[in-house]
Amino acid sequence: MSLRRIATSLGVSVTTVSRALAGYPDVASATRTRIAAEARRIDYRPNQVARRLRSGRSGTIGLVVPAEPGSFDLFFLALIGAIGPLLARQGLDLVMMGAPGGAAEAAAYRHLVEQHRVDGLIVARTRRHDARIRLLLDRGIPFVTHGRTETARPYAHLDIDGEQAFREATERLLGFGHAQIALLNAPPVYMFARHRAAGWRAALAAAGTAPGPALHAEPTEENGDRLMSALLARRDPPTAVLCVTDRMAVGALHAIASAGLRAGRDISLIGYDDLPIARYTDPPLTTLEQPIEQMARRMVEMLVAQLDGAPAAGLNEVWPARLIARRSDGPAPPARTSTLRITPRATAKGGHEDASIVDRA
Amino acid sequence: MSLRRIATSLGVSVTTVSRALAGYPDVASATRTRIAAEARRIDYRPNQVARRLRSGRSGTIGLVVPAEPGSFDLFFLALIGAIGPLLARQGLDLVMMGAPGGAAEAAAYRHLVEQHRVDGLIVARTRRHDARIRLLLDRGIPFVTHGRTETARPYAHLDIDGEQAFREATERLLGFGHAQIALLNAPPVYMFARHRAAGWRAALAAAGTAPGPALHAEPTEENGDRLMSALLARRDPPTAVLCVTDRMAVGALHAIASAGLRAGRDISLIGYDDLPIARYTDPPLTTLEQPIEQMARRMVEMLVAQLDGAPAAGLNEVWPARLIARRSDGPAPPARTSTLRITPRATAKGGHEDASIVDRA
DNA sequence: CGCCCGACCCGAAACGTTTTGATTGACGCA
DNA sequence: TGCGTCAATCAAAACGTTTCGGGTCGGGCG
Repeated sequence: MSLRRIATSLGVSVTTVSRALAGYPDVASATRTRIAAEARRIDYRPNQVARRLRSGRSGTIGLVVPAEPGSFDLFFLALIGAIGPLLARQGLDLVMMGAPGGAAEAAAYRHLVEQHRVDGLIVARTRRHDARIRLLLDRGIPFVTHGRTETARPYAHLDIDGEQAFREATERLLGFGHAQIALLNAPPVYMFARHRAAGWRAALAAAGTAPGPALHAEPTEENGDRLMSALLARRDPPTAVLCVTDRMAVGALHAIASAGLRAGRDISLIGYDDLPIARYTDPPLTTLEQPIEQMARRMVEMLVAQLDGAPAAGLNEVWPARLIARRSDGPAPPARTSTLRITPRATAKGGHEDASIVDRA
Repeated sequence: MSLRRIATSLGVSVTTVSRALAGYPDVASATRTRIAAEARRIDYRPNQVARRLRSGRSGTIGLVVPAEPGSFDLFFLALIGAIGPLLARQGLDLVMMGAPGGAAEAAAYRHLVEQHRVDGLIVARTRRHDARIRLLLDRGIPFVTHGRTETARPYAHLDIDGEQAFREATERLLGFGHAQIALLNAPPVYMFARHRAAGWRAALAAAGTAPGPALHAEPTEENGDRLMSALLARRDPPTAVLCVTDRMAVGALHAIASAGLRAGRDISLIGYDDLPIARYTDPPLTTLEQPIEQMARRMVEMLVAQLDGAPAAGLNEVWPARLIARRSDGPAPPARTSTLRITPRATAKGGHEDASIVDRA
C-alpha cells in the first residue's frame, strides 16, 4: 500500500521507490530526493510483515524464559532490560516465551523456530547436556548462550567464570580463618552450579582443607532458608557458607537470624549476582557481581554477527566476576577456628531435581 | 510453499487445502481427511508471516517495560512470567520493548503501533495523565492497562484497589495504637501512588488522627532507605510507616536496622506487593498481596476480547488486595503511644520527579 | 551514421496465505 | 429434455515488499 502510494503520487514505479529508499545506486539523485521527501512527508514506514515474508527473516529474537514462579528471577529481568534496547537499535524485536520446564520448554523452542518466528535466540541458564542447544545446532539457527554446556560442537557463548569467582570467594573465607566452608548450590544439571562448585572445591583442595557439606536445590529464597536450616541443625555446622545466588543467600540469612545467630559474625555468607537487594539485607551481602549490561551488549553483538553470516566458532568468551565485599562475612568466630575436620556424608543422589540433597563433594 | 506442497502432492488446489485445514464446511469429508493426513505427515506449520501479511494482523502483543534499572522491578517480572504463557495459548507472541522513560517511551509505543508490529498492548504502571493511553486511544489500538488513569474516554483496565488496601493497612496500624503513621510513597504522577495515599489519608481522617509525614520517590530499595532515614532523623519520628512497595520497605527495613531500632517493635512497617522476598526479610514483612497470576489471566482475556471486536467500554475491574500479616508491624511502643500530634510540614512541590519531597498531606 | 554502453527506470514474479467469486458435475423435479 | 440446486472444487487476486531481468533513451565513439 504505502510504497505504491509514494509511487503513484510521484508518477514513478514501485520498484524505483523501493530502490531509492534502499539506497541502490541506479536511481537518479533528483528522483531519489523527490522520493525521500515524499516518504518523509507521508511518514512512510515499511511494513515489516511484508518485508519479512519477502526476505524470509522475521526480524525478531527469541528468549525463552522459565515460567515457573521460582526460577524466573531478577537475573532474567536484568537481561531483558539490557537486551531489549540493544536489539531495538538493530531493528530487531525481542519476543519472550515463558515455558514451564521439560517437554514444554522444548516445544516452545520448536514453536519459535519452526514457525519462522525468530531469526535467532538467546539461551540462558545452560544445562550440562542441553537439548535446546542440540536442537538449535541441528537446525542451524543462530543463537548465543549465557553460560556454557558440554558439547563438542562450536556455539556462541558468553559466560562468567564461576569457577574463578567461587575460588576467589573461598580463598577470601579461608583467609578469614574459616575451616569449614559449606556450599549451598543449585542442582548440578545447571552448568553454573558445576562451575561454582568446582571453584569452591579447588580452593579448598589447594589449601588442604576438607570441603564442608554441599547441598543443592533450585536457587530460591525458600530453598536457601531450608538448606541453611539443615546446615545449622548439624552436629558440627560450618562457619562459612557460599551461596550460589543472592536469592538463596537471602533465604540463608533468614535462617541464620531465625536461629538466633548473626551473619557476618557467627556465620559468614557470600552470595552471587549482586542483586539490588544485596545492599539492603541485614547485614549487607558480600557477593559476586556479573556485569549484566556489558554482557548483554556483547551477546547481542555476537548474535547480530551470526545473523550477518559469521560462524559461531570464534564467538565465545568467559569473563571474570567481581567480588563486592560487604558485611555478611568476616573472621571465623574464635571459638571454632580450625576445629576438627568434618567429612561430608556421601549420599546417593535424590530422585527428583528439586530435592535438596547432599552432593558428593 | 507448504500449502502448495500438500496441494500438488495430493492433486488438489491450494484453496482446497487451505479451506480443509481451516475447517470450512464446503470440502468433502474424504478430501478433508486426506489433506489432514498429508498435513500431519509432512508436519505442516502455516507460515505465520504470510498469514499476518494477508490478514493484516501481527499475532503479537506488546509490553513496553521501563528500562531504567531502578524501575524495572519484580512486579513486571511476575507480569511477564504470567502473561507470556497465557498469550502463547492463544497463539499470540509477547514482544517486549525496554524503553527509558519520557520521549523514548513514547517512541517505543509509536514504533510498535505504526510498524504494525503488535495487534494490542499491555500497559503497566499507569500515570495520571497518560500520554501512552491517549496515543493508543487515538489510534484505536486495543490495549489493557494495569492501573487506572484520569481520562473520560473508556478503556480496558484492571486494577487493584490501592485505596482500600492502604485504608485497611492504616486501620490495622491504628488498631495497634499507632498515632503517627507516615507514608513512603511513589511520585504522584503514578496513579497507584495517589490511590494508596488516598486510602491512608481516608483512614486517618476517619479516625480523627492527623496524617504523619509523607515522602515520596521512585520506589526502589535505595530510596526506601534514604526516606526512612530522613523520617528517623526527625525530632518526632513516626511509630509506623506505610511503604508503597515492598522494595521500598526493604530499604526502609535497612534504615531502621542501621539506626539501631527494631522493626515490628520500635517501628511498624507495612509494604505492598508480597514479593517472594517479603517472607525472608528480618522481620518478615507484613504486606499487601495482589494476585498477579489471576490479574494476568484476566487482562489477557480482556485483550483477546478486544481483538475479537469487543468494545473496551465494559472491560474494567478493580479488585481487592489481601493483607498478609507477618511480623514487621505490631503494637505501638508504649512510651510513645498517642503522644502529641505532629503536623506535617506543608512544603512546596520539588522541581523534578525523582526528588524525595514532602507531600502536602 | 550506426553502434554500444551507461544511466535510469520499470514490469513482473515471488514470498505463503486467505477469500471471493466462479466453475463443474450430479441430481432432482417439472 | 431442460432447468435449478447443491456440493465440491478451483483460479485468481490480494496483502506490501524486494529483486531479477529486461527496456528506453542519449551520448560518445569508431
